[in-house]
Amino acid sequence: MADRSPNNSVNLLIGYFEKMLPLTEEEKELVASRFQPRLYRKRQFILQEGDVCNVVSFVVSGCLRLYKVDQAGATHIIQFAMENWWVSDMGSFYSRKPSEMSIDAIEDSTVLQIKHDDLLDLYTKAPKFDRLFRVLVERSLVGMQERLLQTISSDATVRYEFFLKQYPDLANRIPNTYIASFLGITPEFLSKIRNKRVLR
Amino acid sequence: MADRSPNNSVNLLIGYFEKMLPLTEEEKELVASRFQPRLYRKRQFILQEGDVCNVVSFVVSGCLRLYKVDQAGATHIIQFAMENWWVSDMGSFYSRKPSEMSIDAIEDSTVLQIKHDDLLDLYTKAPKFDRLFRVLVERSLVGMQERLLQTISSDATVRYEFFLKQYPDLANRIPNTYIASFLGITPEFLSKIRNKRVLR
DNA sequence: CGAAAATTTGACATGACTCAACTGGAGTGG
DNA sequence: CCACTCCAGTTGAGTCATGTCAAATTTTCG
Repeated sequence: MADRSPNNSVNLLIGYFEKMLPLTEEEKELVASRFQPRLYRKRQFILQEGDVCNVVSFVVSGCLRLYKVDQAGATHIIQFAMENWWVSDMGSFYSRKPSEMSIDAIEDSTVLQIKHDDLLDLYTKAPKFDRLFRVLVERSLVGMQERLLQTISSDATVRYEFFLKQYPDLANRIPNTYIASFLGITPEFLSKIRNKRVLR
Repeated sequence: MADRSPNNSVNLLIGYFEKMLPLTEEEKELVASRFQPRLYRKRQFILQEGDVCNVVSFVVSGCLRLYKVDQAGATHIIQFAMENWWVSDMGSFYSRKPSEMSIDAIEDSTVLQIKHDDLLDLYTKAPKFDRLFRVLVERSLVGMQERLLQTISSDATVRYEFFLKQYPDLANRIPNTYIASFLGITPEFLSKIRNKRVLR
């Protein structure tokens, strides 16, 4: 099993990159020098609403969520970020404007973070990362399109089944409230869907 | 006004790129040699379900839609692509697998297209395009996140108002059926929303 | 002008939300 | 180990949002 301790986590990230494109020694050193490991305890914030999002986080272990709290106080989860996922508020990160979203840890989590200026610097020093991140963002976009399609075309029952298929383990790790908030339904309604489900 | 005739449309694209990053003469020539102008008449297909998506299209004039037809025969519009927008089924384009989506022209449209292999070649010959497309895809992803958030957090009336604000002109150019299919509601229900709206 | 498509309208059915009450663990402190 | 609290989850009644279907009306376009 991969060593997910903070000390060796950068090697994990380097291995992750190299599954896409091999890196030179210099590029590996750049990654090692720019990405900082950090531990977040359950319920700690990586980003709070109103702050400018200044880092991009790569999840080594644990799970984060990116979400927005609306005027009525309801939270809407835009993304779960588990092992080997990336998370940030990209809008705030690049515009340098205060974020309307928050990111916090659902479980104790280890992440590797890169600051805004360091990432721009990384892009300039090693254009290979332009390509790596282009590909990563393209994949995210494809996933996001699929989720949007689901959301506008299927009812909540179908969306829930799809969620279980797509994140089989996550369903046991997080409260159902979060799943409801990810699917865009109330916890009560999700409970009713689950209830009907076991009858079959 | 910009010259949107097919013959000069490549200059439009080059200008578009240069608003983000200046290009060298060689890079301009690469763009001019790889992108082909093409006219689509209203209702013509750029991509049909079951085909592999082999091109990325930049819309010079007109409007395209990217959509999926579900098992029940209902169409769900994932994206409208107007002047200066990009469209393709990125999933199919990179995986080389048959697409489950379609792209067609809502109006007579002029586009600039680049083929799969030419785009990969462009990335390799001029890494600046890795960066350009990284930034473009990042912007798309931010927009997509916002739309997803809207969809899971707001009711159809709010979503429609938001649509009108975001695409003020489009609402007069396309049938309401398309707008409904973009918002994830039935045309009948959209009609009722519009009806209530004029009363105020 | 005439046919086909888009839009509207109404009656009814279903999906999904609200609110409040209840249930059942998982800590926590004595 | 027990009593307590707290929070997630469940359940039910009533309500609102949205879908379905069919018919009428308007618009578009050949």
